[in-house]
Amino acid sequence: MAEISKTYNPREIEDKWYKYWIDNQYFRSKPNPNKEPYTIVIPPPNVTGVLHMGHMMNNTIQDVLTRKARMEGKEACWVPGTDHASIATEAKVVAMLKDLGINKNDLSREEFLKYCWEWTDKYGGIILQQLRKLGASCDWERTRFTMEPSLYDAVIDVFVDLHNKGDIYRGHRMVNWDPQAKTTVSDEEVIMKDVQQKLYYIRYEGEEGSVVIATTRPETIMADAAICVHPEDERYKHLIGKKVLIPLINREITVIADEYVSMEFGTGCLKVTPAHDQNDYALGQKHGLEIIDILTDEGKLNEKAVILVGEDRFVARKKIAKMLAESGNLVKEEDYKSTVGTSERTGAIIEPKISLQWFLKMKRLSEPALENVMNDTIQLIPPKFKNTYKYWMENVRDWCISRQLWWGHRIPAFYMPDGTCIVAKDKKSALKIAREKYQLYALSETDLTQDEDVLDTWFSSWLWPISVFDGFQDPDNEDINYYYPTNDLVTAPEILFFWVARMIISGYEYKGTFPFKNVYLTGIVRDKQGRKMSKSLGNSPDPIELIEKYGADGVRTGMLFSSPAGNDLPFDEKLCEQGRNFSNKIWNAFRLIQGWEVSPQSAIGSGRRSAQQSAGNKLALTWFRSKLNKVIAETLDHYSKFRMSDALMSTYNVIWDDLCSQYLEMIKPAYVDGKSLPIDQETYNATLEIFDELMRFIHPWMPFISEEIWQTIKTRAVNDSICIAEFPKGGEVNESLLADFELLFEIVSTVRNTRNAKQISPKEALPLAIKTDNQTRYESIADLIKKMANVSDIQYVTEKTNGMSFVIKGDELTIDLGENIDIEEEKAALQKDLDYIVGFKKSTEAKLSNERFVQNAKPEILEKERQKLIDAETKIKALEEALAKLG
RNA sequence: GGGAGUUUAGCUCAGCUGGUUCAGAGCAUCUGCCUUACAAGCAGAGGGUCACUGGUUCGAACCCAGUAAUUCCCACCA
Repeated sequence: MAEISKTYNPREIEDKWYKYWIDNQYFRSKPNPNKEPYTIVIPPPNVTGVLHMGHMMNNTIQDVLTRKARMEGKEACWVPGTDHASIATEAKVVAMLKDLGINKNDLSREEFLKYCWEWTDKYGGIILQQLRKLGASCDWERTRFTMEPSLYDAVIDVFVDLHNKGDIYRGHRMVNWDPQAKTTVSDEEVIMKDVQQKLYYIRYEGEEGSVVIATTRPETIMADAAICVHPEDERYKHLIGKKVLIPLINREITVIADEYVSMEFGTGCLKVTPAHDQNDYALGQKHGLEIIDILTDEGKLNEKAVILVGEDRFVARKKIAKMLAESGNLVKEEDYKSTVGTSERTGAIIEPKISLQWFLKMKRLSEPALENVMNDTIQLIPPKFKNTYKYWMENVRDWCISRQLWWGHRIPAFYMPDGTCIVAKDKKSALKIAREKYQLYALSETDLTQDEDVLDTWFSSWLWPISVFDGFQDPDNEDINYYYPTNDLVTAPEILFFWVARMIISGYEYKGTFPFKNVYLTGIVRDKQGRKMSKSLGNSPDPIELIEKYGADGVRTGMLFSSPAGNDLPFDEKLCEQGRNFSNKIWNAFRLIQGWEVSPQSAIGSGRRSAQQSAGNKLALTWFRSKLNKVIAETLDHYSKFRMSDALMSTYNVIWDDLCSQYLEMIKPAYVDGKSLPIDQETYNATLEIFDELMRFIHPWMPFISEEIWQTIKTRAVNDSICIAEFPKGGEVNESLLADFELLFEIVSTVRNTRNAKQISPKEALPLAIKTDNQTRYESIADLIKKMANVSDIQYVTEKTNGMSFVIKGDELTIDLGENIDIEEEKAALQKDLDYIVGFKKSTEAKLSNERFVQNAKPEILEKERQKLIDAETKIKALEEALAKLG
């Protein structure tokens, strides 16, 4: 046996085993009718992204689930891939070009896309490489990308299909316009910020009387289409239907009435500016008002503003205020706190802007998606998310699927010279339609222009569980039939609506069934101050550095020690340290076993006497077997309920506490004359078997160290791996033996405690006397008591002997401390015990003498209480005797 | 403004049908140990009015109502 390092050294082995796994294709999956499929599709990270702590947690969970399923004999398939992430990637490319002095607007679409692809080729897949460091057991040959041809075509086909079904339409909508980036941004990329603003009170004169309105945006008065008051508002009833003049430009507008207006706020009069406010737009629609857009794409006033043309919106605001003051229309200014939307990318204040967009009708599509989550066909874990899901799905609005970007799936809509729109998968098909449907045979491809916009990123990722198996392009292929529906999805709750719900929708629409059975929602990884980890805050550790420092296994376990589903994880490097320490513990436990000299089992003719397995070793072995089986059952239960941290913790505890602290100490050969005695072959073999099983048990969490040790335990078949070894199933549990050992541990810890309190060295063996009616019970564990507690001798007595006494389970145990005895102290300790148990007995008696308790409580509870009383009485008797003996 | 969740040890969380062997775990802290696998360790210990107030019940961390703190989601009254 070669010298093994005293500490576990992950760096040396991780790359080695990962390569071994890949070379042997353990993660490769193909449809196998003889096996049950287990499938996970990865939430595709941004193609140009780098691994952050959220990915680490998320993907570790996926890997644990996948590895366990694989070991359970399922056909495990974890499909990796990346998302083109149109806005994020385009923003990065634009920024990169800017650094090179290139303006996106100076480029043609084709030129720009070329840069995007270059960028994707350069950075794409870094994140997938990083996942390998983590040990992710993805089937890398199945890696997909949302912009690759097959997936691109799927998106286009789905668009055309939904359009043909009448679910996709074009319509006006107020979008979030970023005047700096000159693009629309989605709602989720708008960050609301509290700002201190001014509320301007402005008087609009009219022949029948004037009104005063309150606004934070005086620069938009030139876009006003009406003044609105509440129909019941006595102050203004007489003005309804009358005209007033917009100050400065003297354009006439009408006073209208709508219940939307609150009488309490401001003056009770609202200026209606349909082009520049979401609610005003809705009001305008309702009342048929004119839409006057006075802003340019840069956020400057245009000709329609009549005055201050060319001024920036915020400059204009100040100037208008001043002009209004001069004209006498400004009644007053007030400080006012409100919120404004800002662009996540540029920080610019978002301008609501009317534009023509593509929409997907959601009502019909979302019905099965709502129903099947509510009836648990698809389970959300934790289930508390059902509430928010329900609310969202019941109030679902049509999905605006167009984006004013270039990087993405270009909308397959083609316009004829007269502006008529034809939706078709490509220009050729569009032309065919133009010719056949519109009889425009003279038309050629060059007469058709394609829509400039691309589709929302989610419009491709919502197809992911189907498209990764080519379920659109080849709907009846072997993969989709075998792997779909998938089993588990692991993702963040923030994208429950954007992504998860929509995948469920597309699943029912295109496959007629759910895309996955369980949705495990992770929390957010936060820093110690509770802040979300983000690049801009710089508070996120680099996962790869963590792996180098603590080992992949250490980081994996560290992240999952305490992160129940749906709960945020306040990350602390200490957790990784704990994970690393655990690796080390396992490593050293194995080193201990490796270091033992084994006595030959059969030494006939050798002249040497072979060591027999001692009764103590045999018993220890039987106990651990039972204990492990029990823990396996509990752990499997945790897994089945997706209590991942609990599953990890019970695995951690059985290794650290039951194996290392108890079992190994029990069977550890004695040390004589500076040399460890050999261990018997039988115990040695059985211990290696146990280790083998424990490595399989921990493998989903700690793939590297478990493989390393598993391979060292014995010579394995060529190309064998723990990855495909059997996950422990558990077995019989001998409860009475477990109870005996509980007694053993209690005695051992009592003796150790006493030693500690009396400052007696653990090396000094102490004699123990036991007064009991059940001597045989103690005899079976006597050897182990001696070894674990360093007891020199055990005597069974009928009268208390000299020494420190304790009552455990009604029996009296006395440790002979020789000179160290302090009668008063001992009496005090016994008295304390007695007081407690007497109080306990009293409360139990009170309960049992309560008629209503006896009548109402379940029989087993009643029985339990009666047993408690009997136990308490036994213990009291023993304690009293012990005390009496001391005088 | 609407909705949902959370509140248990210093920290992060369990506590699954209400039943004092149920007030727990891990980490942290403290005490004693370089004991012949591991100081990245060993043996121990301390620490909680289960947010607060009421109610239901023989019995409440658990069920109900209210209050407070806090988080998230949705909407965003000019």
